[in-house]
Amino acid sequence: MSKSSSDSKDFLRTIVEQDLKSSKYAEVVTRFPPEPNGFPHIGHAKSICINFGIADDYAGHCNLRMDDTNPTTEDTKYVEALKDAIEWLGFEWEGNVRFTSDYFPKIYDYAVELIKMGKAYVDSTDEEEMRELRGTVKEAGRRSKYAERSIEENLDLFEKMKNGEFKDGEHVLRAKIDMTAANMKMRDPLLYRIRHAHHFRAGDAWCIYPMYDFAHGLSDYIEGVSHSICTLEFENNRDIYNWVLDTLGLTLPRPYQHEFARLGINYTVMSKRKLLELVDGGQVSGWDDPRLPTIAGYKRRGYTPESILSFCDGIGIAKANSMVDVAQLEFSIRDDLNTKVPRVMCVLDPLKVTIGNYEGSEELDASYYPDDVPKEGSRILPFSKEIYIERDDFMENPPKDYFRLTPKQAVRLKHAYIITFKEVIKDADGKIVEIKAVYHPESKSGLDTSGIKVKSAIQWVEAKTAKRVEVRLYDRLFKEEAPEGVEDINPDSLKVIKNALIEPAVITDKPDVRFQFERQGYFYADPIDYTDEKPVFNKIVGLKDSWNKKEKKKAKESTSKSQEKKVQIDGEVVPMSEVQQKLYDKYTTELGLNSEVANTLARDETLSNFYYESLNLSEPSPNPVGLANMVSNEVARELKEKSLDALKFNPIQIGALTKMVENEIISSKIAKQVFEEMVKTGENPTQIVEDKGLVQISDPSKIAPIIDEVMEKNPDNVAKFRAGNTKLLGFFVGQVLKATGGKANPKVVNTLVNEKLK
RNA sequence: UGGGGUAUCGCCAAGCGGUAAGGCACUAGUUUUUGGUACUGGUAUUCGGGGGUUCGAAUCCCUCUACCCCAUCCA
Repeated sequence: MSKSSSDSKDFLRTIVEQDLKSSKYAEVVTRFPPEPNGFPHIGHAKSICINFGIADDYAGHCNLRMDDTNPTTEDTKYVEALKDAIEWLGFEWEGNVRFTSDYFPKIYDYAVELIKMGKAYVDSTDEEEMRELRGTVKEAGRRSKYAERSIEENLDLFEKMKNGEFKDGEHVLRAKIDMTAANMKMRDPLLYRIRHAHHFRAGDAWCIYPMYDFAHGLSDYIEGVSHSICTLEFENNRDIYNWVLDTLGLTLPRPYQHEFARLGINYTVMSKRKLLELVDGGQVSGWDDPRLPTIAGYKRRGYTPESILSFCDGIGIAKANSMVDVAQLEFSIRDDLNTKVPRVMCVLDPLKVTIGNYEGSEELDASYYPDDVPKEGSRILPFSKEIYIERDDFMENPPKDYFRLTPKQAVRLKHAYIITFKEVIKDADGKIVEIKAVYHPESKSGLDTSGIKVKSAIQWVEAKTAKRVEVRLYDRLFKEEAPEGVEDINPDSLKVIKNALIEPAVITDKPDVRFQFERQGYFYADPIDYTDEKPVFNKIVGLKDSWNKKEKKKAKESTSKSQEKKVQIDGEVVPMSEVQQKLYDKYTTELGLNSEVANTLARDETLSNFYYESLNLSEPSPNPVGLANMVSNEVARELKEKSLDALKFNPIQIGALTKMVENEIISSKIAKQVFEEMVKTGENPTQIVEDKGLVQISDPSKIAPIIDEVMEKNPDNVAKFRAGNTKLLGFFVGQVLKATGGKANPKVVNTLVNEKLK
């Protein structure tokens, strides 16, 4: 499926692959879990592609689940829109559509279980007080007095909540976690709230509803989901996700949550709120307005599902917040349609041309597809002395790189004859109303013997047979790259042309619903407003237009962008405490450490203790500088993740490791390898070196032949190096090291390679 | 008492100590009865900044900076 030529995988697929390989899960199960409270947009499409795509790639399956835990915002019409979107994109969900509301009984039972474990309580403080007690990001919160309620009381209250004995907001069920947690989400999060509201599916069966954080993980678990993929803003929620499952003792195979960056596209908005604003405010015609980034909008505009899929495939998946250029989307649809749709001729802004020397009429046979599109099909093109061409395709005083019709320049009528200008006719205001021209009979398309060279072939329609059509030209909805709201709307995002002229075959033969109007762009017969009497076409996307681009560039040539470099400001460093300063001084003066290493060590008590022990207990004692480097780099890394007593190696072993490097028994590269082994097993470095035979090779006579071999295998790079590409030195050293399993002394290799390549 | 993320070309994005992938955009040329397509080239001495470790750093360590997310009884 994934046709991307590189073997690089996104980070999610990497995780899935590892989990499958380690048999963490027998099968990958994902889910697409929207809340049915709005129309899906292209951001959802990305999520759909990820969840269904991963399931497909690894022979698993993907569920569609409506996360319907909030009865006041959700509706079944959104459920239908969501289902439509997925089907349109060509994916199939496993089994029936799932609903979180189907799991309400189970989720309720889990809540009761938590209460029985003393891990949840009914809180009766009002909203305002609760907010106050929660604290702020910089201050710890305090627990409500109701947290002291007995299990029995909680059980009783919770049941009464369920039975509808309380009003909205009177009580909530909360998890008992930690009101002082640095992660705000963990300060006794709400599990259930009372809501006497009609649920679009569950009806009035419930008056308490579980919160997202409680319902989501459990629903995933109930469905046997393995990888719960969501967007970045839920990173903080991952702790609760895990807390719920862990606390309830729900073990593997249980789902784990992974987050990716949501999609942003420039010149549009993606948030439900802003989209709703546009629809409600009448800025657009509805959820399916072709200018909207909704799936319904793209569908109405004429985008193909394939193009959306290839777009999603092209943008990749990562964790960096990003804003994709619309040009990327436009490329996807052009690229898709180019090989698919028939080319026809349509004139948007007609200018009459009368061909003085042509009499009668004829029918030309014209292929729908250019030579480079391997498709068959043609239509009849009527021709006579009266035709229309695009107003843009004639210029009285053209710039010198203008290729179209001018008083001095002939032009070909696509699929027909070459014409030459005779006369221009203007009205009282000086506006051109007609061109008089002559044609060259021997220049007929395909049978041209005229020998006339023209620079371009333009589209045209025959006056009597052309059909009048409405064409809707869409441009970006916003004029700002990162629009805030309605104030940034592009006033010219929709241009309606009522009287465009199109060749008759398009209307009578209907060879397709999507067309390329030659030299203009891709268009789509509007699925709703189109009738045979009044055909309507939507512009999907324009063709790339290097002429137009050139003109525009000329127009704003002096718009010089001041490419200012970002100036980095160095912030203030926290000053050292007295003890740290003393340590620092000792390190730099007595032991001769450089300031950076001394700084790292002095500021970290655990690290400096480790260093101290290693320096004093190791026998024979290693060079303090080398040891400090080892500790402040390698050991520091391990200590970032683990606590001191979780480390498998001890200071004395590190001393021994350093000593080996000092004595040149092993290279520093090998030392890293040995260190890694020590991290895993806690074995002595000398033992590891002995077991694996890692003693370094420094004998030039042993290394030289390997270098020769490498040079022989890479003649290109040898040449490049000799031509001055000195950074290839690293390449050669790397290759030699690889050949020796890393054992060659890199210093020796370096000098040898340098000599040989000179 | 703050915490969690992120930073590689104009825009996406690979890369996980040994030659800075790829796509879009841009650009030059070839082909062309679409100023389209296709094809061939050109586009990062450098990876947010500064230090350090190393023979060798986008990758390891320290530090600074910028941006995003979190204090809904929303999801």
